[in-house]
Amino acid sequence: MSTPERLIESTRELLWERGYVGTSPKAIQQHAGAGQGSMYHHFTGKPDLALAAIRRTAEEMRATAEGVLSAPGSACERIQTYLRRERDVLRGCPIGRLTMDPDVIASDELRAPVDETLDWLRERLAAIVEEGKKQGEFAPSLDAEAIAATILATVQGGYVLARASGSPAAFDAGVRGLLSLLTAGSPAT
Amino acid sequence: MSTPERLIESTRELLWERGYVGTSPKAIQQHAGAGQGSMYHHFTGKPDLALAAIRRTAEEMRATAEGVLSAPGSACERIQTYLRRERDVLRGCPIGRLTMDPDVIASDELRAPVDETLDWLRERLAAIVEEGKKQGEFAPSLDAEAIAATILATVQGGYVLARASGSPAAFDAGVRGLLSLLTAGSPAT
DNA sequence: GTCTATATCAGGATAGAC
DNA sequence: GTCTATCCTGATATAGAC
Repeated sequence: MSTPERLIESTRELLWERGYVGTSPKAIQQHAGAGQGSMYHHFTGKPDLALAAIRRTAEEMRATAEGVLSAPGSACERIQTYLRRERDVLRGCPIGRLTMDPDVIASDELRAPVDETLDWLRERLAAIVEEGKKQGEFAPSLDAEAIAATILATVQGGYVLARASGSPAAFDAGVRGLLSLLTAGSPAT
Repeated sequence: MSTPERLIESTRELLWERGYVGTSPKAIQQHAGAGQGSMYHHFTGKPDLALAAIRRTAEEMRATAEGVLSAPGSACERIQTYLRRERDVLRGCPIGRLTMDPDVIASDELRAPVDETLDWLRERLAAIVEEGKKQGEFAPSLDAEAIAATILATVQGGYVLARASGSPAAFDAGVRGLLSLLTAGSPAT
């Protein structure tokens, strides 16, 4: 792997684990096996490198989600697959965790990929819920946009509960509860 | 206010805004208007002070929640009040945000108050859902523990979505979606 | 109890040699 | 492109005077 490549991948790892504030250029260099000068040759500084890393993580997350959400199956099934897909629960969401980083939120440039990714996911989920309503899987009275926000929030909040308790159980419980609510109201299962 | 008191309150503010990793002793001292020596006289160091601050925030959050959840009204009404209570959405949850702090998660002592608070909230909500089931407000098939996790996760995740977009709208949408699901399945409204 | 001095290491970056 | 030297500030304390 090229040096810039290793720097980006290392930054992605460290941002996931320690956040933006908790990630130093020195730590990135050591993790990437690159020298000081090397890093500043390829990137203008920490924000520049972080931006590249965040963008790539955002793209990857989008691709993964799209893979699950565009699979064959009913709307309800796809949402279930999305919610139950394998996750590294205790590590948290590499995109969602950035919203707790003051420096990321303070920078429009760094926040943009985070915002866009979560926003895209919300719209994608809303479209699927809408589709489910048309197919009679969900009650017509449901507000697809609101349900999409609930689904995404349950996932993001599930990470919080899991990390607090040091166990993925709370994440799973939250998902289970949501799915029971989603399928209980179904006119037809 | 006494100096230790000002130090604790300042630490609470800064932890909420910048997290543990992003909060330095110097910043705390300046915010509190206290000198270096003063801080180290009253506390052994940053972790000690942070522990005091986190414990107090946890207690406060618990008291606030208990105030809402033990108010008169049906189970469903109390959950609604809890979800819709006024919040500083864009600031996020002062307890939940700590779960994204690597140093907090790495320390059993610092994580304990966070874990206990969220756990207590989950049990408290579960008891109310259970109560609602007995009163016929919720379907008997619901798993109270799971629903409680879903409720709490929706709130915690709502903060994430709101901060990402820079607007409380997503938080409100998530809550709205959850409430529509919770009340849709009710045998009796 | 509070202040000032001092210490050490890390954060974040620039400059110039190779 | 990469390395080393150097810079300045901040993070996190300890020591001892007042």
